[in-house]
Amino acid sequence: MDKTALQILEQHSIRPSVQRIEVVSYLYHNRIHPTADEIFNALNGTIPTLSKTTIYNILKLLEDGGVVKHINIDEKNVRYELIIGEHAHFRCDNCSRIFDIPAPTSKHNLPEGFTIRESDTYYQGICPECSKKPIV
Amino acid sequence: MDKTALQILEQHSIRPSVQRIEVVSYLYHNRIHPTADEIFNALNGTIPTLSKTTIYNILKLLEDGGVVKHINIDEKNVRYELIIGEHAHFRCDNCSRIFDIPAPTSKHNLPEGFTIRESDTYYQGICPECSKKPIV
DNA sequence: AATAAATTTGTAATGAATACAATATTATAA
DNA sequence: TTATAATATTGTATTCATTACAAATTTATT
Ligand SMILES: [Mn+2]
Ligand SMILES: [Mn+2]
Ligand SMILES: [Zn+2]
Ligand SMILES: [Zn+2]
Repeated sequence: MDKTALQILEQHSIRPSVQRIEVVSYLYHNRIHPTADEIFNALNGTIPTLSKTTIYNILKLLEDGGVVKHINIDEKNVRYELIIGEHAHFRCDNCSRIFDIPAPTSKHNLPEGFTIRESDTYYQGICPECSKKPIV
Repeated sequence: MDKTALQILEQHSIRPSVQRIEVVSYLYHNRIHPTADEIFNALNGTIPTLSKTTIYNILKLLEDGGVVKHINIDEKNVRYELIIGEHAHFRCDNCSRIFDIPAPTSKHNLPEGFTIRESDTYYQGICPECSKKPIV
């Protein structure tokens, strides 16, 4: 049982359960911005009775509770991560992995009247590993 | 028939057709970042035989040809726009409209080895109109 | 222990996007 | 022009991520 995951849930007043702890623990230890399906497949081994609906339920609960954030960089699936300090995302055109990148230092040129709640920066290009390999 | 739309297609060496001209024309005159479905519904009146598959086919063709760009700010549907000068996007939490916003002046803090092909900035918050109205 | 509340689970439904084959249109050759 | 090939559109079926919903299970309260 993951003490850190339990603490994260308690800090956000979300009642812990085996499934919730496992989801948070997975996100804490796997900073790969997984899809709901990837989380399900990763946890289905340790929780054989797990349902995919539970994953969706928990992700919604965690998002409403301010524990996770979803990422729309991929048009196929929604991806998730634990909310940590501000940062941007880089998706590699070649290997499709999503990297955490330091946030740009930006001066936003917002017209009069717009109020920002959230600002997301998405990069696409080639990651360091794929730059070295010749693209097949 | 829209002369401008025809020119845009010709400039990108895409053979014109009634359907292609109408799609480009719609995007040119309606800067609302529509979904494939919205485009279909808008054009189905003037082209009664239109198929939704055609809209998807054309949007893919236009994107490959460098005429349009898709936007992932909305997790439900992919949205489209004509490629114009660089700018950011603002999605209103209240009315869900997507606004063009001047691009931020950013200094990107990319680690060694990453090569950017594209960079997108998405804002979320409240638009000027919705700021005035009381939220029901 | 009994009851109520919360959580998980399985199944069915939704809906955007894609696959694919048939039809229609346009271009090229004869 | 007519025949033939290439291209484009259309309709239908399929895929698959996500949601809806009700039954079953687990946990909390009396
Ligand atoms: Mn991240
Ligand atoms: Mn735009
Ligand atoms: Zn890569
Ligand atoms: Zn608004």
